Amino acid sequence: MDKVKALLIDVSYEDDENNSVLKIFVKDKNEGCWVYDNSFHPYFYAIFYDEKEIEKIRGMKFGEEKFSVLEIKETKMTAQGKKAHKVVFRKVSHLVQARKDFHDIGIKRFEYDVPFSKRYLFDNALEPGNFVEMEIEEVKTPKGKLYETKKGALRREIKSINKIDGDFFENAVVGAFDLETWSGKKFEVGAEPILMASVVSDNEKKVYSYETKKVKGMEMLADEKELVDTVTKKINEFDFIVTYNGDNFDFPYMKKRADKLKTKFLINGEEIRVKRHGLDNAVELEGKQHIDAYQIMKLLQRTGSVNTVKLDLESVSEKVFGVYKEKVFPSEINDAWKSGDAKKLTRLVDYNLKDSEVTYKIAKDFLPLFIEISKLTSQTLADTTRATTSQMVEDLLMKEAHLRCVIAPNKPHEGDVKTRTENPIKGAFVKEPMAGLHEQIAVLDFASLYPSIIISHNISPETLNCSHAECKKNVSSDGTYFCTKEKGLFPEIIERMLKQRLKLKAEYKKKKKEKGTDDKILFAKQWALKIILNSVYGYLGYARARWYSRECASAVTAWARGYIQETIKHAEKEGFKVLYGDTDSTFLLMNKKTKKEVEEFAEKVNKTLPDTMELEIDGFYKRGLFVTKREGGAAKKRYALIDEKGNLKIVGFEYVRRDWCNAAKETQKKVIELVLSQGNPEEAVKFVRKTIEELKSGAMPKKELAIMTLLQREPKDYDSIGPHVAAAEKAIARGKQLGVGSMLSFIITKGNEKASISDKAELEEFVEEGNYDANYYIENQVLPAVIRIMQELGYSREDLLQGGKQTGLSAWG
DNA sequence: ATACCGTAGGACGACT
DNA sequence: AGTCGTCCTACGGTAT
Repeated sequence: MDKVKALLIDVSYEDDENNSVLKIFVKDKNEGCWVYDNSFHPYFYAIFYDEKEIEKIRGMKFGEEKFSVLEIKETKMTAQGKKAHKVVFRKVSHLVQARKDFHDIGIKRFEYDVPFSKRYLFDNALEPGNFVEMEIEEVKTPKGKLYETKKGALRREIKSINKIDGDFFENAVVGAFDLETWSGKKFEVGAEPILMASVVSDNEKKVYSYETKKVKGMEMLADEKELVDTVTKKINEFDFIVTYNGDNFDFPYMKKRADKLKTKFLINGEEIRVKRHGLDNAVELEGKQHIDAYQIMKLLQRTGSVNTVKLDLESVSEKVFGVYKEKVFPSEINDAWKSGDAKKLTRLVDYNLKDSEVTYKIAKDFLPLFIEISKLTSQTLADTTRATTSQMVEDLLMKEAHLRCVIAPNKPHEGDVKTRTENPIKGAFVKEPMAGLHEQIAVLDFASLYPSIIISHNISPETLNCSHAECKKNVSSDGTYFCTKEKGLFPEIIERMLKQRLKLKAEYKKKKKEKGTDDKILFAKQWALKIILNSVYGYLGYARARWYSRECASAVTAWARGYIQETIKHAEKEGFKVLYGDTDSTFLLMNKKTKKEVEEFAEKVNKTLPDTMELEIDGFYKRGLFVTKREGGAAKKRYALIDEKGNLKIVGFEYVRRDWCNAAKETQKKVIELVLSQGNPEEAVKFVRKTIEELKSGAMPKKELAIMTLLQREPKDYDSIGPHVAAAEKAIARGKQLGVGSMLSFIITKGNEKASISDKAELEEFVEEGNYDANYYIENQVLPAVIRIMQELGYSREDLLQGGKQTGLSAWG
């Protein structure tokens, strides 16, 4: 028997005649292989009345195959406080049939929908991305079915398995590929040939093509078939195959072309699997991890880690890596390849290569983060990169619950999901600000407010309204109370993660300070914890969550509202004026008070708070601006601050919104800057006038006028046809492919006086330079963006306009 | 996840 | 019949 240590990469199973056999793909230094675990079988949990019922089930035959359960075992696991039995099956398909039958007989079942391979990872607390230590035996399979290994026709079987902690990312080979294809009239996956492909990995960078002219950096192949075969061979050398939108494009495309060209597109000897994943696809590979970097970017955008308007590789390259990347459009690709023009082809080769390079770089930079999430949740990297944050929390909870012998609650029925969704939970408190310009502002906020409340008040579904009389003191303003004697699942996990994160952050900082090194792994570890910690509260209120708890989620926000309101009261008692507050932050007007006094105030508050909660000082600002709403009262969630160094912080205003044109946004920013840093409204007025003049002259470039809006549904599904929908409809009529999720960039063009804004909206690409409605951009973009700011300083609309007496506005443009 | 802001469209009645 | 202002709804996007 061999002892083996190797990197855990994938987990799957295969069916033989009698059994579903679990297998994992591991890799030691050079070689990867499948190893099988015969001891692990599919199962779910059930609660039985008595032994008689169990005997009855043991004797029962299920399904068309007339199979019986493999065994029913007692466990230490509990569900709803009751001891559960494990009901074990030979095959996954048996489990699927039997879980229906169990339900029909009225037996309570649990965790019956946990996929077999996921089950294996949870039960053994294995962590993909970490090493595993195994005892392995090489055997000939009884049926004579042989499994090729390096040593011969033997199958490797696991006798024991454990994870080993460490950072082993270096042991995996990462490589990216990208295809350029011929664009036909109508797009259909695989309909047209692949013209070019690039492959970028740790070891090499290649661009392949055929038939066209050979240019520098291009490797010439005989034909498309050889291209497909070459790429197939190359990417089979990788452990992590990275694409950009390979779930929906590159992989399905390769498969289709391989079929057409009568060749094979196999990864590890197996066909790729295209699985439905919500609304789009996920491509799964055997024994390798397909990392779709586009999914990574989507997740980073959701968690607010990156903020780009579009998620195409050009925007990502520029916004995330600070490197300009040229876009080559489909028609140019066709042209370059067909013409064989050396200049055009060189540009295409470069484009194709950069696509793979950026894709590869996304993986290199962000995979450490996902590997850490993978370890925390015991999921494969491929699944982690496609998971929502709620799924991550749920996976973490299932893993941790299992270690505590707790069975997960079942997923809610659709009916419950509906009632949950229809009854939203009261959220945070936002204090109405004082409009106007303010000096010397201190901003305080609670560190990790929701997680710290969950820990402090021991908020968890099992600790809710416990039977102890003394716990009734730990009561929320909702009237719900939580046990103070036994720590709940949620607080326990969160507390551990919060402490761990602080430790990691300190370690990271120390290393940076002392050695000057930027330890990416340490950073990724704390980042992974941050993402999950920030998602726990959302999970409690997520309608599809197994551990959904309206009471818990509601208690968290109730306490949060209480704490911020108490802080505001406290500050006022100490002689501060409270300018504003939102959820966990409080803005104080210092008014002659010193920074030290603010610090002392924070200290005082902290003495009144539970140990795990902390009010921190976010910063001091020289000036701040809040504005009046159109309908009166001061606007919440919109303000601008400037610190002592002159750094501007603009929140909520048009400047930070994508659905306003650049001309308006930049003018607004300039106005804010002039007002806040120099207290110079006259200069601001001049600047506004300058922009207006430029608009009137007709010389404003169209890229300054484009308005970005996401098409959130199919055009026909809109009740109200706004400008972006109108622009989309016109573009579709011209043959442009648009649908849900398309980012639209449109311009309000010149038109007759009666036309509505929608009538004049056209996608940017169909608009000539200079064709814009100056009146619209002045009246509906620039002026609204600056007017409410200037109003706070006593300026009117007329003051902003040259001369102040404008007659026929429609004369413009 | 909830809280919040602001635009454009569209219905409606008053007025010309 | 056309125009104008008011009120409401639909919609997108942001803060935390």
